[in-house]
Amino acid sequence: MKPHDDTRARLLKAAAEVFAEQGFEHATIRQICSRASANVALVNYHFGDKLELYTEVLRYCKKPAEGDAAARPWNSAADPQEALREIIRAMLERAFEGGDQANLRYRLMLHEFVKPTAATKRIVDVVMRPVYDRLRAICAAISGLSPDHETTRLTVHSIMGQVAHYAHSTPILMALWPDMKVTPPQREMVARHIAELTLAYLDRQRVHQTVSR
Amino acid sequence: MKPHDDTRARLLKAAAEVFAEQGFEHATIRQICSRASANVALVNYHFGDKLELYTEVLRYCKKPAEGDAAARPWNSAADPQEALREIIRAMLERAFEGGDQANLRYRLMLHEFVKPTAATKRIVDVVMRPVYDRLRAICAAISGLSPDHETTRLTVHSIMGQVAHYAHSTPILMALWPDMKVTPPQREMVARHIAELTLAYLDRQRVHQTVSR
DNA sequence: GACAATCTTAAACTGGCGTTTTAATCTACT
DNA sequence: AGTAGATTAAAACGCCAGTTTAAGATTGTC
Repeated sequence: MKPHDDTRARLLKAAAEVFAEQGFEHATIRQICSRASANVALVNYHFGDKLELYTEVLRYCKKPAEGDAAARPWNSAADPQEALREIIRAMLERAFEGGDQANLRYRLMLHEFVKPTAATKRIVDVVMRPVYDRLRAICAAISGLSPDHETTRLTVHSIMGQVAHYAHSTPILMALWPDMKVTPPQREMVARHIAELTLAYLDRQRVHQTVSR
Repeated sequence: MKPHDDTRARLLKAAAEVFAEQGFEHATIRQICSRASANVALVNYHFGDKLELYTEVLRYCKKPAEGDAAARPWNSAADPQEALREIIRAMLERAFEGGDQANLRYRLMLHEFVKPTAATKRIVDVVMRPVYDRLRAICAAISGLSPDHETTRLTVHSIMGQVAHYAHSTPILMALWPDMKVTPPQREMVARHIAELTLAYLDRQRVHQTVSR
């Protein structure tokens, strides 16, 4: 095994984890290198600088996206309501479960919501837009409106906003609501809530449409 | 005029603005002092350290809260639907319009959502809980559920999450949706959207309730 | 007007960050 | 085996943050 590739791979893996946990600017090169058991100078040797490491992590995390249920264009034959429930459940799962690369990529996105970096455009194109488009297709199928309709877009942004909020405001959430926990069953409950909230609106949208046309 | 009070007041005002714009950790003491035309050492002389300045800013911004429409306990005689629309509109207004102290306080809260500080508990108690409780009262009045009901709480968290999201994810929002602007009329539209989304759910809640009881 | 307490200032200190340098080590090829 | 090139390691650099220091200016009081 070439030591080059080995170190490079270890750095990428560590960087993906640390970036996902802390976000780009809060993550430190020393922290990444320490987790990769590598010298601080190596990220500059292998990647140039911190930002290039970050974009490389994006490429590194890109591959498993093909099998990514949340990003695959939606099969319009399926039940859209159930699809919406499922994708929201998957989004929340990803936001909390720190496992594989697809989840890490997802959490990079959540950090970008809050503090855009120089690689934001790339993140938007690579990870956010697929989810955004899929959500729009599903919501449009439920409401009967166009995926490009203002209401559809607003609804999708509301979904993403709620997921992001539950993902990184849990400390405040728990302060306001002591019974709130971040256990998997609670996540299920939150996912169901977001889905039903959205569905109530989309259903009403459909009704209004048939009435007014 | 005692120079002490003058400098102290200038520092507090500048600190409130900078903290509201950048958040606690992104704001720098040098930036605050420069805006207050004061020496860097003065914040330590007058307040001890950065965190104590921050908590003092919270106290400083507390007073105008009495006249704060968004935090005043809700008069149950009013139309709850209209009250919901109005409070959401006010929240979004505050998130963007950087004017008086009440708005600044509100924006401190939005930053805390994203990156909790050592003063988070204080922020929660002073600025978030009043809004939270008022929203719960209004939502409960619409749905017929208890303000303590899980569904009510989830709904309120969803509202706050959406407001927070629209407040600090505008760069990404605009990347995904080029027509999106942050003009006041667009804000109105977003506020109306969030309100109607919520109302659709709460109305359905009320229906389900009467059916199942 | 002098003195003590208060306030202000310029400058330095400390520490963490990203980055660079320089030298040592390892690998592959003749 | 020996050498060129690629890789690693240790240390230092420059920057900017929060904080501290020690001297200077200002104020109120007798």
